[in-house]
Amino acid sequence: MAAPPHRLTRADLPADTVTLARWLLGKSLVHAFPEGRLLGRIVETEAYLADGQDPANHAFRGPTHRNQAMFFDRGHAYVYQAYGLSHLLNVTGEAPGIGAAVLLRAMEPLEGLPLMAHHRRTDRAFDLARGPGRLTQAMRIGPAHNGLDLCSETSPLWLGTAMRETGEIGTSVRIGIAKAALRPLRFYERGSPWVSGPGQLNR
DNA sequence: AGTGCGATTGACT
DNA sequence: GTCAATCGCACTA
Repeated sequence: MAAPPHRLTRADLPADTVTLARWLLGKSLVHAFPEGRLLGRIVETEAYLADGQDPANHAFRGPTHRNQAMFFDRGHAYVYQAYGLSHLLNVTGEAPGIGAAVLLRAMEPLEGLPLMAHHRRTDRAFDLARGPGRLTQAMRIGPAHNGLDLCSETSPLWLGTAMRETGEIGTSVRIGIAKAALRPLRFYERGSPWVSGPGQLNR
């Protein structure tokens, strides 16, 4: 049933950030180690756009030291630290020099659950990767991955094909932001018990 | 050099 | 449901 995922190439990725954010739902995120691998199914994303109307985008005011990876070609990792504690993983979504990305907010854990539970210090499956900071903690993703090309053939961290069909996609406002708060740029698999966010936003 | 503020989480009532 | 921790960054001066 569950077809093993294979690596997505840059050519596979839609060249538009909103399209990418929706398209990534159901796809696999894989982190390979000598001892084995961690794998999950992406169920929730948010888009941060370079259309000049999105002040919530870290790249809104142009390149800085922190956001330089956002300006890489699509399919690169942008990792940054939020609130002094959580590391958040984004996938860049535009051509070089543009500055837009998709935040990965939640994942359905599929392989390596005992190791994820160890990283997260909890055995509760629903708490492993529900939330952007929890997702990176479970997957052992950190600042060292900032700027990594997720589409390179040798990257230990990579995006993979879907292991099963993706359900209906829901749309809502993004979570936890004050600027451009009304833009409908959050996407999730409807009915998935693995998504974060208040229930009201998950219908 | 100082300051205000988060793309969050976990603990607690 | 509420709320504080925590610190790097961007902005002001």
